[in-house]
Amino acid sequence: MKSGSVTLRTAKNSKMQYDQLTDSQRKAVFHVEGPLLVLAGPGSGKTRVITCRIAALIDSGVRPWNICAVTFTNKAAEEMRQRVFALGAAGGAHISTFHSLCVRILRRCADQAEIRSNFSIYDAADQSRCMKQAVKDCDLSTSNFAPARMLAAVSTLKNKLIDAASFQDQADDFFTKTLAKVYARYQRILSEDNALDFDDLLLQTALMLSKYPDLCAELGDRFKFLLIDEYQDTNHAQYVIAKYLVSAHNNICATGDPDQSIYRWRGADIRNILAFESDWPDAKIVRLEENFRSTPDILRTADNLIAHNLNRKKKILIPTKPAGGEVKIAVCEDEKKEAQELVDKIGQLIDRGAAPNQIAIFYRVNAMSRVLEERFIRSRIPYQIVRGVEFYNRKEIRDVLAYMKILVNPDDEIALLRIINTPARGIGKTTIDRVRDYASRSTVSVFDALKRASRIQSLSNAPKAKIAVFLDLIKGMKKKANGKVAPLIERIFTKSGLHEYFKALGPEGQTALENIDELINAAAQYDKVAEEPSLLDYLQQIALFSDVDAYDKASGAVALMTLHAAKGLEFENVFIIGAEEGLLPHERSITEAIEDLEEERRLLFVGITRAKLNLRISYAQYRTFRGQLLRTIPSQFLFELGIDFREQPPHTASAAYCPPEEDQDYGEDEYTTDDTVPKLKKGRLVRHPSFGLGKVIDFADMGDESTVTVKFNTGKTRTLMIKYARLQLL
DNA sequence: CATAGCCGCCTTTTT
DNA sequence: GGCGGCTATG
Repeated sequence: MKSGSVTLRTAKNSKMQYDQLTDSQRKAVFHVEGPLLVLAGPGSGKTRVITCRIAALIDSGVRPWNICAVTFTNKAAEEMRQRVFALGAAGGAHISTFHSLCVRILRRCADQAEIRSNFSIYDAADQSRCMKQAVKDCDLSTSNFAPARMLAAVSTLKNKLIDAASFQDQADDFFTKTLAKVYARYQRILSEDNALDFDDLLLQTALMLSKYPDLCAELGDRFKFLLIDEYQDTNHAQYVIAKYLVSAHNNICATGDPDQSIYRWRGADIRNILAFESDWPDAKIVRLEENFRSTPDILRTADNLIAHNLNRKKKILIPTKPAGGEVKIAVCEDEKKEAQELVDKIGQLIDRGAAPNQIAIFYRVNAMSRVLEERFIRSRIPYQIVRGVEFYNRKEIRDVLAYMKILVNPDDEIALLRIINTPARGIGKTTIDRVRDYASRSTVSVFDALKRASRIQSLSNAPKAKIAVFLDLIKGMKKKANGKVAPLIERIFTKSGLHEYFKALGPEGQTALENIDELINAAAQYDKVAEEPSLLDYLQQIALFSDVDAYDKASGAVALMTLHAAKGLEFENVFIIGAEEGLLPHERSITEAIEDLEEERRLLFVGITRAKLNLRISYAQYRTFRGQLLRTIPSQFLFELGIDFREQPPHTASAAYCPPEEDQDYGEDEYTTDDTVPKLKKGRLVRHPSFGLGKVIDFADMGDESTVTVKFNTGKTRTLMIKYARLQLL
């Protein structure tokens, strides 16, 4: 293969794509040998460059099998897969998130190392339980050593590839020495549970690659080309992994934009991208500075803002779009008015023909979505909240998943303790404490201790019998735990008694039942798509799935999300709310380190540059914070945009403060109640609290038992009992 | 052993 | 304002 030239052999549509590339994009796509850095501003067609590059590599004869592309979110990976496929390039290239790649690597080489391949992946909630335990085990108070703080510290260390032992060696003052102890204890708990946390996935992978040169060579042979998207957000561990992966051939292609680095707080090291040239001395750098997304006004605003960052390489954004649209700063009285104005504005936009999925609202913290949602519910506007913790954090989902985890990894103590008495089966706290006590004294896992329950003297006969029943239950589930996942979930749900339990709750349990259905549906999808569906693989994938991945452009709804989640997306109309000191920049970022403030500025920069045509940034003069109404101060960033927003009415700083009027009474919610089951005609528009907007396609009149079939905007169709469904008529 | 109710605390952001 | 943990009660 010659550098700089690629023979196009296949795929007419990919040829067409190539023809549309600009000169600099072309350079990035067709540079073949050696390290390549694509420094790209927002809206420069970066994703397109990567996908075209993958296609070009394949066109030039590289086997897809030998290509590995890592992205930031599963959603981005999925999108890239589809795009590459659409270009006519055959599947087979490995496209995933960094973390997924690490799971694959760890699972494959686990047996030769300290890790067993059936490890659990502990999420944030699991982690904090472990950390609490660790702090307690070290005889420390959880108020002086807040688990959250300890976790953050440990995470930082792991991202720098400092393990517990080496940190212990270098700890010198009281705090670091204590932290070292807690870190070691925390790690011990994880390893006893045969579990890894998110950071471990990276740390362990890096460790393996350094320990086993053979593994390194094997992977270098498999992945002859490595592409990393959003390189500015990689942390040290990821950098080291990348270095190992390409050590044999140096075929690394990284793309990124230092101005869009917004993950410093979780270890992202901007030096990675700044030092690319010195890390790979023969690196070729391609800059993409043309912006195909936004109007000149929007770009100027973004430019003005980001120019205030001192730690930065200057870069220009060259607009290619004609002038148009509007950039505005709006003042509102309080967060409720802000939300109402927003909903009104969006309603007008839609009336004038704007597509709802071309409208997005960004905010700094997830909590801010609440007020918005209240207003959206009362409007006729379809919306979707892309939130940090939704589906997989629900109780019922976590319960079912915990059963599944136990089947795969019985040592997973968090999962075990979650389900041992869920639903209630008479194994109470005292019993559990006694078993745990036995387990730690005889250094076996809690699950093994349960198996030996008959030998535990502190237990009387009744609990022993109940434990035996529980063990039988798990044993029974294990029998058919191979192959497809969806049927397994169904079986577990019934056998565990959870189904019965939620059914007995009546209307209360209805949503839980629906959520489980949803889980089964999703698992069925997995069964279809996965090469080799297995419970282990499913669980490990699920653990890495986040809700940003759930954002669905095609749903035709207005998108509500955090500024972080907005990365990589674009919309005709963007609304950014809560531009206030303490919120944006967030109070936690106002530290001695100027880097923290600059990251907040970049965050707003990312938000602004998502807009293609119209941008409206708003702030409220009063905002409710932890239940209290507080006066706010406009964000310092607002003064950096080059817009004279002070002149806009009706802001009068001297006006005496009158508390905003109480919430207008919108009347009782129009939810149907048990005694008034309405007759729903076909074609009627309804809204469901969790499924959103939909149209009635069928109605079965059975009086109190009437059901209705609704086709929702999400594309799903469901049949619901009217008396439970809490449908709102529109 | 299960449940209800109360108290106290709060790192936003995510893989 | 909300969740988790603790306590009192049945």
